[in-house]
Amino acid sequence: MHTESKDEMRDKILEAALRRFTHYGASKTTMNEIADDLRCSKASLYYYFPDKKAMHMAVLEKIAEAYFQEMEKEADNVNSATEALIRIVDIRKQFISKFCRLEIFMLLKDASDLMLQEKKKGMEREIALHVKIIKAGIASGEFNVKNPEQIAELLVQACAGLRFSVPDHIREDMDLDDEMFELVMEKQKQLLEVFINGIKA
Amino acid sequence: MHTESKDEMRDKILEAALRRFTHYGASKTTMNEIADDLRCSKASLYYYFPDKKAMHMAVLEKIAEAYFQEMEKEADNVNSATEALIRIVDIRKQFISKFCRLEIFMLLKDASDLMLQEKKKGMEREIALHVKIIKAGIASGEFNVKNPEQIAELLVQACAGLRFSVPDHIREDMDLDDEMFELVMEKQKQLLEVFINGIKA
DNA sequence: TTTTGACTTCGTAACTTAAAAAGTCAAAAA
DNA sequence: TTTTTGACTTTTTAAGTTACGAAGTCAAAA
Repeated sequence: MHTESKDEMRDKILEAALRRFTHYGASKTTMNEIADDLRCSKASLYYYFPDKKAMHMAVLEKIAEAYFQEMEKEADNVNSATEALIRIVDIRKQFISKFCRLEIFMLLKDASDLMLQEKKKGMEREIALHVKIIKAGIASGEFNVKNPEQIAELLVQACAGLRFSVPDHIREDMDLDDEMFELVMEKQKQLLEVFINGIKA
Repeated sequence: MHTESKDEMRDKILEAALRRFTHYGASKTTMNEIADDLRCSKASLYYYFPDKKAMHMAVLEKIAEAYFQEMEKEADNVNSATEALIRIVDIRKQFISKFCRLEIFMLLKDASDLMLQEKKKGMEREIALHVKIIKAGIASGEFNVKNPEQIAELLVQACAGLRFSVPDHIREDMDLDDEMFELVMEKQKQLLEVFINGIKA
């Protein structure tokens, strides 16, 4: 396989891996399959990534970057804080439904230290952008909140938690069927509505 | 072992099982250990319960009954709906900290059909009593809510979800350390505060 | 500098098995 | 007749093994 630059090849690999990962999950995807898709050897992959886990992380980071950037675009340009928070839930829904098979939700078993760290960073980034929106809401007189950081964290965690409490059982693979996924997102919206009401000025 | 009645013996067994279960967990407790505690034979236990699972369920039901009755007492006699909801969270905290080792939280693996069904019933009972409180709040003019059923379900599920989203990882055994447990309960209170605000008249 | 085939190492699923725990029952005791 | 029990069988599970597929390495080639 020929590419103009090292970065470009790296990106091609990430794309191929993403395709496989979203279809079959990372653990069911072999390095050989990715290599075959790219018509290159498996050894090549190891020229660009130290190991499979690093590659997996890179895929996740790429997705996460797009996810957060779209959210932050929303947070940076707030007309109505209420509207912004609602948009955030929609963006989240879009992304999760696209990339739920990526094994981001490896919260229980596995969960290397590094991944946990990255997950934490992600949460903090999501909270930070909620803080920004809430502060904008305070500034505009929409909200009345003493501690935006605490409230933002609470909102993010409460929404995330519905992922686990709404289904009546959690499958080993952590997957939700479509119907349950829709229900969870619906609940997130309902919660957000009450929550916004609860912090209104 | 001698007792006055069949029911009394059944209850003695339940007590012994509860002691073992809370200390070591149900799966680490053998029928022989329970029998030895009671100075009776294992076979006797099978005279009162068809199998270990049924016994486990009976223990859980006994605890749950006390749990719900205390909550329902609160729900049946509401002065301030707001206060009642806060009290509910406190009751929940008390019970969970006492009986968290009972393997009630077997949500992922295992999870027999019957247990899932009982869990669902429990959730519904908890929601029902929240509905009662919220309706009382509406009647007294504290709250302004169109669909108390939906709101009650949302509140219960959002609180329950924090159990999973606040810890940065979920251990296989589903246990929380004390510090994390306190944090989760604190978050439940925070959420409740915003939530109550969000449904105020 | 990048790629590769041939290689070694590692992880896991599939068996095996031995011990422990669940569960049964006919007979004894109350 | 109701309750209890020791001796029994069956089932579950933890531990150990193996074999295969996938991860990862490297010297040589492009």
